[in-house]
Amino acid sequence: MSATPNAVLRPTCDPATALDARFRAAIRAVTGSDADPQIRASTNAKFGDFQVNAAMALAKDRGGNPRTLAEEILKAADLVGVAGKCEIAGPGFINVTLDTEFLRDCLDQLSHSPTFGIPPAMDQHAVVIDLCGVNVAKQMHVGHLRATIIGDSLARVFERLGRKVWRENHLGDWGLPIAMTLARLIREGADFSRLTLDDLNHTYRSAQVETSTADLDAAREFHCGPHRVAELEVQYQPARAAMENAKKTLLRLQSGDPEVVRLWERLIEVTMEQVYQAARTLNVKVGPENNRGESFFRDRLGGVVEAFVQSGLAKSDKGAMIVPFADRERPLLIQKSDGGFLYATTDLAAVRLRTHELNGSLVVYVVDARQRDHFKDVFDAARLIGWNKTADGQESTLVHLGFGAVLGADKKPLKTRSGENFTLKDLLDEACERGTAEVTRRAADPNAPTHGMSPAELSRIGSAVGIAAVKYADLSGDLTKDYVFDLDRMIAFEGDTGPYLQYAHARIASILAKSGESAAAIAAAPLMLADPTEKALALHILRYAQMAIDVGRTLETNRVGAYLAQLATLFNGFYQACPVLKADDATARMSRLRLCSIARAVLADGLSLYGIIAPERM
RNA sequence: ACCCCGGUAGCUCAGUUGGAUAGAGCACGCGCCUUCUAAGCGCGUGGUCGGCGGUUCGAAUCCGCCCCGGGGUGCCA
Repeated sequence: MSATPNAVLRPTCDPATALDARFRAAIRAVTGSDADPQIRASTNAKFGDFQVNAAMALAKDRGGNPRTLAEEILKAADLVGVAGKCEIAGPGFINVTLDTEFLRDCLDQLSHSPTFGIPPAMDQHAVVIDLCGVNVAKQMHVGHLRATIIGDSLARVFERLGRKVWRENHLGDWGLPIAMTLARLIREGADFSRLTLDDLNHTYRSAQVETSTADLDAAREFHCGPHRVAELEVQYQPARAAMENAKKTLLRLQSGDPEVVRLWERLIEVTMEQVYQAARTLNVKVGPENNRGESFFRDRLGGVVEAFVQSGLAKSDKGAMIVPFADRERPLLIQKSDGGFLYATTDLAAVRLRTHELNGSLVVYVVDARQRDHFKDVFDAARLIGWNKTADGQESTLVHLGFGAVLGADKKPLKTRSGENFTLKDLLDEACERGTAEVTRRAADPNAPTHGMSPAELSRIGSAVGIAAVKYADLSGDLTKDYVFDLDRMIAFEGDTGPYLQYAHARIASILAKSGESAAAIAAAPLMLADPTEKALALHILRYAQMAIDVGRTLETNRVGAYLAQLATLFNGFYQACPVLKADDATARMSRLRLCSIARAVLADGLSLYGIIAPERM
């Protein structure tokens, strides 16, 4: 495959693709330059279906009247079989109304495309997505919700775009904190076969507290009198002992002591069970096969430092090893003065694996926005040493997708470190319960499609609805911004929510089921698109591929939500205006059924990009 | 002190990378279920796009200076 460097991925059956080609040729004929025609969907139906915006900018560059230039471009454009009426408007817009026949052909093509018009990926390299990022022996909190569902959603988008995707769960499964927890459990004689995550979580925090010498360190830092320091030394004797013990345990773990390693593995097992459980509930593709945590890289850390030293990029400073940068004061610390490694060292080893070994030309880190500086440093260091290259030497793009915090009603972060009252599990349980309650309540209506379903079925649908509410609220906003977690708003099932989209989907599915027509018969029916609402729906459906491509380019998952909300709204408009099952004649009925079928497929596929399940009935 | 990210309707947020009259949802007011699911649809009220200046045919969007909020800044991750 020989993709030119500036080649642009274009949807195969989007009318905009054809218009782009035709107007690009026209512009070349008139001006001699290969300029972007700036094809845009019209903002208003009275301006036609599309507008060409290039004339204004071109006229500015060349000097001359933009309206005159627009006339020339339009005259030079070969629009046979593509556009009908075209008009020059305003300062130099070219308003284009699509040829109805052409619009039908485009939709027909899309309906037969397994990818909804998304062309095969030009880049054969992998996309690597760092997601979830749980810590061993710690409860998952709402921050992990974002890292998990955003990462999974992006992974799904890239899979839809035909890319090879690696979901990497970079577990915090190594180092002193884990050893501290392990040491304390061993000392307490804990029964490892019966450990729960709650046990681990408590032990983790107790271990943190019992080894803390914060007051003593502070006393030294602020140069308190020797008397005070000595006093604190005595007071912190137990803390020092506990820390000594933890360090010994760490050493045993690092040297591969079979007994300690076995217990450590048990710790991971207990921790990960919650992750897999949460993943199942969230409909997120994260499992054991995605685990590649800090411990995986432990044997590579020495090599990382060595590579930086040998290439002259690292130097010793105050006993530590640092990588300085030309444009800023702050260096990247890759080895502590005591010889230990840091998370930057692990991240550098991971970058190298992800580009060189996993062959990622795009590596996305879905991690809390507060770590922005950290990743800037790591990425710059990786570029300095040339680790931002795939196996075959193509440059890799390293991106930190820093998402905002999830806030409580008080606008303060929902934290669990000390609060312990808002775990991810609590959140998911509540969402599923609320969803099930809503679905069950509506099922009581004898006319409801869900009437008479078993509690298990209602619970399955209700959970899907509750989870959709939470996921849609998260993914449909600007990822970089903080947001207030308000389950009442998310699960309101009215307006711009996940359940609204599911409801639209269920209604379409219901029509199709009641029609009694076979899928094959529907797929073969000729499309009419006579009503304005049908045409508007068709035009929007045809933009699906471009939307997916744009999400791949910008990593802005909110574009999916905006697209789907618009799709659902347009469908509801069509549903309101056009009877399907009771259409005036058989041709119209079949045409509308086919439009329903296409809309349903696109809506379901779009929801799948969020990992949202679209029930047939609700 | 420096760096980063935000500031758009009463509330929660969009805004297709500089395009036509800044859009949704909630809330509020009115209308629509003997008719394919009313978790829906239509109409209405609601704006100094944080402020001031600049760039140009055209700015919420780009540039500069301020104001406010949040986050980060060498041996934790």
